[in-house]
Amino acid sequence: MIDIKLLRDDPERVRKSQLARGEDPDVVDRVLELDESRRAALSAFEQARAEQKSVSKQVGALMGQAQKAAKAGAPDAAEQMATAQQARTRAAELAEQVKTLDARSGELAAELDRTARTIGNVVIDGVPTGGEEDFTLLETVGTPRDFAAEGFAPKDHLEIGQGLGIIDIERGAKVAGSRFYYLKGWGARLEHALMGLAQQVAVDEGFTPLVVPNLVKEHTMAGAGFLDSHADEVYRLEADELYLTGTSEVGLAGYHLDEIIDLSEGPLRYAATSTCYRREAGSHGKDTKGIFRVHQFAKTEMFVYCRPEDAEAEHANLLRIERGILDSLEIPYRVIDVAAGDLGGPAARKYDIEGWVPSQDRYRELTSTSNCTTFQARRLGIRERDPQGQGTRVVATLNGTMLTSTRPIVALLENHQQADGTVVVPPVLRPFLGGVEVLEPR
RNA sequence: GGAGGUGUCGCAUAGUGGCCUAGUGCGCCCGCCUGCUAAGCGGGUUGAGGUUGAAAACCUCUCGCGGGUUCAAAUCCCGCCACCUCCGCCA
Repeated sequence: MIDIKLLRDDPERVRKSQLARGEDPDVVDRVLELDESRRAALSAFEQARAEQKSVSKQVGALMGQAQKAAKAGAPDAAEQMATAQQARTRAAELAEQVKTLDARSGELAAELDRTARTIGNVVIDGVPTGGEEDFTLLETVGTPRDFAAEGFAPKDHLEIGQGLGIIDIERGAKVAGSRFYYLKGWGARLEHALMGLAQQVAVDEGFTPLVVPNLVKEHTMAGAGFLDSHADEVYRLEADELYLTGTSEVGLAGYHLDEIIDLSEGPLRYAATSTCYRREAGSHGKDTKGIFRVHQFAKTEMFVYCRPEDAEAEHANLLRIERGILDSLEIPYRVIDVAAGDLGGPAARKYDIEGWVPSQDRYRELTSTSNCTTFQARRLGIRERDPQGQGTRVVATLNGTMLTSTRPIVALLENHQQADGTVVVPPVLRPFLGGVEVLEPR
């Protein structure tokens, strides 16, 4: 949710952001108009309400007096009662007005909210303008292997995985349909090892591990920003009005829902591993081979709550951690600054780390980290006591992928394959795999 | 799944239609007093929004959430949610 005050104070900045995203800048003016109407309607309601309350209070007093007078047989008792009745009639009229004015201001508030929600987060200066192809390449790390020089043609991950007997696509499809799979033996253990490594690094980096709900209410899902433009990516459980989360980011963002948190000791950093569910509705026919793009995978996610002024530093920290992991897995990768048009609604900036996939002869997204500034937290009602002055202010949130299961498995198998079909396990993973150094065909 | 109960300010509690502008205690913050500490005394202490250049001040909303009745709702009615107790079932 965009900050309506920012929109009032500096609409030009929001228009620019909309343009950078390739979205409609005029929505800013519609929001401003709605905001003005809403405030006018609210004022009218509040004024009428104040009067109603004061008249209503008089009614009580006048009725009391009139009754007392009647009891005492005062000569003006009837007159007093008439006055009280008059006030009561007036209060009833006002109550009617208040109801109408309240409804009007409520309608305008709802419409304002609906319209404002279509605006994405204001992108940070420096984020490249444009769509998917317009990213800025920040750095390339490592060198893809020259398989020709080594004298063999690299196989793709599926071929390798099937050779090792660790990936089973056919049975996945039989049981659950396309884009489902079984991991077996070392395959299953690879997933556990990757999540184990991720948890290890998370704890070493000072993140608090959390086990989170993977089914959440609509309010949480919407608050985290997953029902805006990508609503059809999400599995919904109709009978229970719950949503299956596509990332533990949802549970992590919801953790402090509607809370005032204490950031005086520094940012709150959490990490959670979960199974992630994605419909992949918009990607029919894309990446259909193997386990590169699937409906279900494991992921360990980092999540940070911090003060807005610390958000960029935290973002850099998340990127550093993600890079360290891929360094240790010895996968060549590059880091890109994702273009505004390719950002999700809540993100003000996003860095993707793309790992080298030999069979595709290109870099593909392995991990990602987003700075959502105050956008997500505003909608989720997550605030802190204002460090200077009174009241509260909205905090900033960031998230980053520590590791997922499937894509890193693809990258590991392909990058570390040998001519004889075996796969060398990078040293960092060996402790999580019972010390094994090479995966061999059975 | 069945039966019953509870939900009020950070915590505990009072409050069965108008004197609630939600009281009291604890905790916390500021000050006074005081060799030091404690006690005592005085004041402050939910959050959101609006009018305003800002502040001050004022107003509206906020007693789990959403509706309703009423001139008037923490209080009455309806629906929902969460938690607790017991029974049943179950990993």
